Amino acid sequence: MSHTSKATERARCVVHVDLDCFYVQVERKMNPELLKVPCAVVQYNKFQGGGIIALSYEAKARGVRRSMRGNDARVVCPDIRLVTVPTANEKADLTRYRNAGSSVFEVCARHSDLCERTSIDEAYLDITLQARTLLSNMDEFKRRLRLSGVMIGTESNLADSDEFEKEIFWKDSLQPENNDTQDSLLAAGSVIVAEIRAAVKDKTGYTLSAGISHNKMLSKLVSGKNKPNKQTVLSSTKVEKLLSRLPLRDLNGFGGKLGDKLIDKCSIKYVGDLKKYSLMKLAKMAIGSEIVRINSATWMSQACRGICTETVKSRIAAKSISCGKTFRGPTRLRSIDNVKEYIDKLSIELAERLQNAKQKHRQVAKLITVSYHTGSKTVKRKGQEINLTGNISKSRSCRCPATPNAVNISKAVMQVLEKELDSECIRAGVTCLYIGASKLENVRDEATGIDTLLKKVVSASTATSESDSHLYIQKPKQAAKRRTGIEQMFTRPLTPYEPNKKPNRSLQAATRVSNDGGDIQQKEETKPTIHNLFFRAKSKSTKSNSSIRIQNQLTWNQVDQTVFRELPSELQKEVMSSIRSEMPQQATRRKRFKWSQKP
DNA sequence: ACGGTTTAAACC
DNA sequence: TGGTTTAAA
Ligand SMILES: Nc1ccn([C@H]2C[C@H](O)[C@@H](COP(=O)(O)OP(=O)(O)OP(=O)(O)O)O2)c(=O)n1
Ligand SMILES: [Mg+2]
Repeated sequence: MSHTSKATERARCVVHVDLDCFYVQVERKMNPELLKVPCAVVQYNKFQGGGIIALSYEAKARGVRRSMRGNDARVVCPDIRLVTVPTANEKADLTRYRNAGSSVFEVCARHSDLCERTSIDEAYLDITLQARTLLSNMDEFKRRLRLSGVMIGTESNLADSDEFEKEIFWKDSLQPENNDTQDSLLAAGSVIVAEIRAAVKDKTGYTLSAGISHNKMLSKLVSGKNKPNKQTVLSSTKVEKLLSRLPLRDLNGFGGKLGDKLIDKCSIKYVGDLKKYSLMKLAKMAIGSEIVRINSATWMSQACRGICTETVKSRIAAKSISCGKTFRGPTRLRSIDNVKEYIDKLSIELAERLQNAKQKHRQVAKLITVSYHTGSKTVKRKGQEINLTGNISKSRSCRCPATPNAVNISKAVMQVLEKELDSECIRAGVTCLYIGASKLENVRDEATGIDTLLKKVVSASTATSESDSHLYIQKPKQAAKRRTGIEQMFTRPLTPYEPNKKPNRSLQAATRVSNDGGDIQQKEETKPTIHNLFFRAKSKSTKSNSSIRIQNQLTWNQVDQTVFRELPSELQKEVMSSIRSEMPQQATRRKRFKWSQKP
């Protein structure tokens, strides 16, 4: 890497992964009869065959679409198989799909430095360091390139795409031999992504598609271009041309009212057209002339040039948990008792999912929110009448009970609801009910938490003190020897890369001024690492007298393997990164961490 | 009466 | 802040 430009050195490899017809795949795994035949997942099949929320590619080819009624799908595709979403507490229950998604992203997280789940079936990965590392060893790169089946500098894996995509996304854009190009990073990334996809298929049975580029926006833009079960790379050299003919609505964030307004008020057709507006103009449009939301002119200004600086975070667990149900027409709820009946049901589901969040992610909710729609017609205030026909939505929140079981949640919710609901609800009826838990905080919990699980670790390091005296915080050594397997995963290549490092205070202030809200301010929530949790607890009993010395440093042999294996991969990484001195021995943990290679 | 259930974030 | 709206899967 001696002739590289600054831009090339800084380039990231960011991946967007998206499961193919996801709910359908989940159902097919449970019932292989459904493989290779047109099928769809519906919820509530009582009315017109239910509403389709996911469909197989066979069904899509026959003209079936999402949001169609099951009965309508049968008109265009008489042999379609319809599977109904499970029901619990008199509502659709998506648990099986959530869990299936989690299993996939657990695998992704194990195989990438950063994995940020953004929906039930999508995530971003940052594999910059892994790609750099692979690129630093050409023999290794070539070997894995062959195994992965990724084609470089040809169009053969674009058999299904049209001319436009061929030209834009591939052609001769990847030339790994030329190190002074961002394309080589993407070439290496493509190999790694192929390996990750193979690992996901191997461990879960699911196929996914992926987009590989230098930022979130671009990888997301192309992840679906060759679905299903294909990955697509977008070279920086193709971005300008691509955006110049990309319909504005097709870019993430412009698919709604914002896009519509830009299109008909500013006669903008393509993303690239936005470039003709100065940042100042965009700001004025955003604020002054009714172009609502996304105040961030900066964001638009950068997006239309293919720039997106938002980093990939490390998070698989959801930040909030909610559930709800709609009650149409005659079924709308018309009494407090009727509302309570369903709040009770929703509370059962919410309580279960909160329990799960606590066990799996150490998350505890601080806030409960209840919201509802009402068909209220007359709202008069100061002589003005508002909203004659439309549904009004309201929401109220309250503190989450310390023991968030179904009974307590329901109690808390009804308490805030009773205050205001009754007159309105009887008059017009409640057409939707939702409850949710948010402000999920990470906590340590004796009964279910990590402390108990890591018992062996605690006892082992409590027993030692003298024998561990050689353990200090150290800068990771520049590896003189070649690292393999798990070691390689944690090796930091030469060019520093810390995308989520938070700037110090003064720098932060400066950034805020110039940044203008376009990219996300992450107030990192002082996330307690396993390391911190453990040693914070220790330091209360054992007063530390040295600030640089790490007491009771973990070593691999002190970690209970059976416990470790059950930890979410995020936590596995925390444990691993707190282990400096001793790396695991060959056989066992190699299995969990190594690059998945086709057998 | 008929696209429902969910998550995340910006906005005020 | 809490409450509302937008955008997305
Ligand atoms: N309006 C929507 C969109 C999606 N989903 C659910 C069902 C999908 O299976 C899953 C993932 O959404 P995608 O948009 O990724 O669609 P699919 O995964 O089904 O198909 P694709 O192969 O296009 O990704 O989320 C939903 O319930 N309601
Ligand atoms: Mg999908």
